[in-house]
Amino acid sequence: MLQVAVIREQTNKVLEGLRKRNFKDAENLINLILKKDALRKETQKALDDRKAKANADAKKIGELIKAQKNDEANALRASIGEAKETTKAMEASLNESEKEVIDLLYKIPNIPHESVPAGFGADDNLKVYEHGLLPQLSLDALPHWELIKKYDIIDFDLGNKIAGAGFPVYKGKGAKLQRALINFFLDEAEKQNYKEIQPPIVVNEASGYGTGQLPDKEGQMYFIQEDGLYMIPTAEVPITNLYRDVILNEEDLPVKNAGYTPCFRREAGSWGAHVRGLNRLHQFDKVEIVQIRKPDESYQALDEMCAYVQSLLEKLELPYRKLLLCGGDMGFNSALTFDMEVYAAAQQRWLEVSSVSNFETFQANRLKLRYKTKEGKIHLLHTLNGSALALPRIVASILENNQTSDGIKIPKALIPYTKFDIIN
RNA sequence: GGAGAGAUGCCAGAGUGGUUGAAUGGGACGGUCUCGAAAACCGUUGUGCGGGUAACUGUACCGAGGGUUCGAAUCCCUCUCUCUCCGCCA
Repeated sequence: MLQVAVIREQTNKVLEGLRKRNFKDAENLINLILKKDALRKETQKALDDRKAKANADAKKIGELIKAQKNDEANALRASIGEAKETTKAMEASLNESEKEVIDLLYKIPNIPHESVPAGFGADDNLKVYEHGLLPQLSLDALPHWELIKKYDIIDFDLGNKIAGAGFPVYKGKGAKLQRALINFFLDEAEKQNYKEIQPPIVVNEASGYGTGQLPDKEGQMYFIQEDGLYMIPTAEVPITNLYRDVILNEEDLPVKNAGYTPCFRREAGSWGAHVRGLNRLHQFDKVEIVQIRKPDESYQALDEMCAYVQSLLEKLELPYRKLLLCGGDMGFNSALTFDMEVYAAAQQRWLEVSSVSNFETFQANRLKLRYKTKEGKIHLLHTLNGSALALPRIVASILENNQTSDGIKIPKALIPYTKFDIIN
């Protein structure tokens, strides 16, 4: 959520940013917010004045009663009666104004960083880096959804039987590979001074609002009606919400957390072509890294996080490319996002395995996540997060890229974790 | 699931209707003292939204939301959470 003050003081910059996102009707919405907020201020000023008088009167009545001047006290008391109704009405209208402003603010996406290219969709994203040679497979190479059957390591039919489509069952070496990847990613994160966090995989409504899943994106999350809990779509949600309503001391920064969780996504409406096998699931595993930074350090942190994610892909010997997302393809909350895509050689497709973003103050403003400087000043912080990494598509490319006539070779870096070097 | 108790500032903990944003203690920070430290003593120790260049100032906030009252941390209602005991149980 943007700050009203930013919209008020940098209106043109905000409008320009929204244009880059191809955000429709920005001007009207922004003007409406400014108008509603001006009304809010005006109402508050009038209400505060009124309350100041009421407080003074109440004090006076107390003093009069103490001084045994009951007649005067009663006279004053009688004069107040009608004013209360008006005050109550003003309070209601203030509440309404505040709510209207917030509801409008929820509709405005984050302002893109100046380096974000204009564009409408995935085709306009900018490839900023590519690493590794694309494997040349033999003609009889199989896509991963065939390989998992051939070696009996992941079973979609069984998942379908006990849960539904998009909930695979990992078996034998398939299960061990999952566990190996999770441990590998967590160990690597620890080497980079990320603190390991194991959060709940359900969150309450306030947390959904904190990181921006709510309102509007509730359709993407599984919801447990009985208890009002949402199953997390990513560890970003619980780990970032740890810092909701928190004022950190400057010396506590930076915060670097990493956590493994399963992630749950309803993916309503996005089912169709190109989602075979592991390409898109309702439940998948992911290690997420989250950083909380002072504003002047956040872009340096974003670079560090990208470099770290890239180092993981290099250790896994997967060819990848790094994309700078264009305004039209960026997430609602993000100011700047890099996607990492690995190449799945049998499908001959690039698969997104990581998305690394700087949200600047957009989440922090909702979360009320701030820090106090040594001088005692309070400022919003910047939040960042990235996948490091999401498992299924990594598994898909390992399976496809490393298939040989003898079986599937495990990347060297993973063997200490899998304790086998081939799936056959 | 049943019964009871509770929720106050960074922490502990007073406060049952009237200048209480909140006693007291601890912690932290600053100062005096000291070669330095400890001890002792003195001081500081909110957040949001307004107004003001600023000093400062108005208002709200004692789990959340309502209500009673001229006036609520204090009384009433609803909700949430925590603790204790019992039951169940990985």
